[in-house]
Amino acid sequence: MKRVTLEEVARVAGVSRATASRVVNGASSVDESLRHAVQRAISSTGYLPNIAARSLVTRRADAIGLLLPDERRMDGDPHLASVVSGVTRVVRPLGVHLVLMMTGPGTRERALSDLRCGRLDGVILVHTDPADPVPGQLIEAGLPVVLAGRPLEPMPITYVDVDQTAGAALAARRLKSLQCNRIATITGPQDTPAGQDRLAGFLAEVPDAVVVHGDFTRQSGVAAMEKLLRCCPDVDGVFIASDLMANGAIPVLHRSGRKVPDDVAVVGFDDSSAALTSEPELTTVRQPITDMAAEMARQLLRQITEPRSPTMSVIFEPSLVVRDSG
Amino acid sequence: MKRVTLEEVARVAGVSRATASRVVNGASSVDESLRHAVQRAISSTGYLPNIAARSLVTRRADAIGLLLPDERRMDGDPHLASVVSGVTRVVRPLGVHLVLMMTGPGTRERALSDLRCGRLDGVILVHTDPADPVPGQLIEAGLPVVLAGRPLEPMPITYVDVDQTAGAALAARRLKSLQCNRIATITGPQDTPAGQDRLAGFLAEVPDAVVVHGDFTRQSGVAAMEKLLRCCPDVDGVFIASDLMANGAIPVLHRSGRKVPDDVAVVGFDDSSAALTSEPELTTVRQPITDMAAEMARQLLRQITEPRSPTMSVIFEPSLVVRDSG
DNA sequence: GGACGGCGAGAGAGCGCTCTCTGCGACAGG
DNA sequence: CCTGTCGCAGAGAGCGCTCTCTCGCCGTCC
Repeated sequence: MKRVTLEEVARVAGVSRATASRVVNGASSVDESLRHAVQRAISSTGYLPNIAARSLVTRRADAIGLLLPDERRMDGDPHLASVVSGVTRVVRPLGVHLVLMMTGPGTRERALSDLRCGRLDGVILVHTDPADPVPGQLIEAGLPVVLAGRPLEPMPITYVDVDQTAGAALAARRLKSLQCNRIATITGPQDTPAGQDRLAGFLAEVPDAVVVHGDFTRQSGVAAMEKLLRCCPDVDGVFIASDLMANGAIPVLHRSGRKVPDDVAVVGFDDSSAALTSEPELTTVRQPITDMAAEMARQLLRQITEPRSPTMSVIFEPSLVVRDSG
Repeated sequence: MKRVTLEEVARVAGVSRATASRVVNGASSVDESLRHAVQRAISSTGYLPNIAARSLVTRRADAIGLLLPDERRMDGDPHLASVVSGVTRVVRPLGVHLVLMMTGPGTRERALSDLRCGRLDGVILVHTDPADPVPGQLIEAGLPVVLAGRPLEPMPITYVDVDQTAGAALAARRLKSLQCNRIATITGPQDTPAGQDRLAGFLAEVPDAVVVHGDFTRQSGVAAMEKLLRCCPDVDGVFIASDLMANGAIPVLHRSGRKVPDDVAVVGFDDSSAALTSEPELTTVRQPITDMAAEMARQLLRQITEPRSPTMSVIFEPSLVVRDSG
């Protein structure tokens, strides 16, 4: 069970270590016969390159980090699997590892030092707290970083997002086309870009909409809907800024004796799994999470391989998924 | 923006590289004054050890892999965040990285070679396909590995699981205490240990229960409940072997005009987020996923640090979470 | 007083790899 | 025929760290 080194491969193939290395790394200028000899030696010895040794000289870790909020904030977040899946799709064929880090005491600092000491080549930041100084430090240090979602304050950083405003407009037009007269919205938290944009996009289409605030959680969906029914009992169409909130809100409608969508049409946002567990299934605005995650990975890898490439952001178009709720 | 090396720290502190290394790694036998000098040098230079170099000589990657089934099978799986969170809790304080790998073509082989070439110190396998040869290869090679859940075939491998049988019994006794007379169960897939054990544990308590098969998915919960109502319309208590299936099954009950729990009591299994998105909220058997994940991490780390330690498995006790459905 | 033991610091040999630089042979051009 | 050029393989110098081995120093015991 001893390790096979390049040295040994070279010896078996009867070439120098340098030539063996050239073959392993697919360098062009190696004679065909030697190349074959080396390849045979590799498979006969079962050689696997030692990543640490390679990494020591190339100064690449071939690993990127995915920084997530902690479990509480991820709770019931149906995105995680999709995000991981999208990133994986891009990253795996290149042999790059995906390192997961959940926010906890000191995580972001740890990520920073992992980056600085060459253990990570770059990071993707998800659900970043606007007050968090780490993204700023990262770009200042010129380290590769991509944000999931537009930052609250404009900053010279690459991010990938869906056009939240356009998505909300999609929802608004759906409710209008359903001939709803008394239209309301339950918003997300107004200290986040997504929360702000979804409200703004909706109000642009339905300026006289009734607005009740939520914070994207199921819990807040329940509370907001109760409040809405109290202050506006004749509501017949509502845009709820996250599926999770809609999931909490719909039973409130049912308990009040209203039928969805006959009495009140409901449109959500996210097309998360919560949209399918609602009764009736939710009409919602879809964000292509997996594709967005893949794009984040691509952007990050680009930054890593071309350190001086321009920072640019990518905005995906949302689409409306029509189901039974509105 | 040049890197600081140990060499430089040593120079600044006026000691040898060896001594600086001893301080960094907390070795005991260093004079207090020198130790302080080195620590000052470290913070004044902003030194961070290069992991690749260390890893090259220690032959430890300080990284473990988490092998997951692909997105399709994870779909709506509410566990992922909890698992990651539990593993993270154990692993982070030790500076060990968590590398996520979603099953795709060649993933498991890639994981195997990552292990062999020293890029990963060990792996946690989740939702392993019973036919998968990789776990066998891993233990054969003596590589550190822990399974989430009992393997289908007994094998000398460390795993962490909840007592599925006891959990099903808990559900059974709950339904009996509710005075249900006509009791049924919707099972998980019978080619998985969890599916088998939950059925067996339930039947041990309610031998005459009506049995309808599902496969843990929401979809199958819908179908199974429809079938159940057809063949056994007077059912008044049902144990559904996953919350996700229950989530699909409850609306079927509602549509048939039955009230939950008044006409039919429902008990699920998992205490996943699906239990909260059901209407009414689900009474369910709880598995302490986060704690189990933490234990998996601990077991894996033990195997890594003590290669010849005995293989042992850990079984957690389930508990019943009583909510509104039964 | 000399030999010995123990403790703590330094020297230096790698770990396995990449990559530059050198050298050698073949070929073309003057 | 000699020099210049080019292509390709080998030699060897690190990359930054750990860890063994050696050595010097001091205290102790005979």
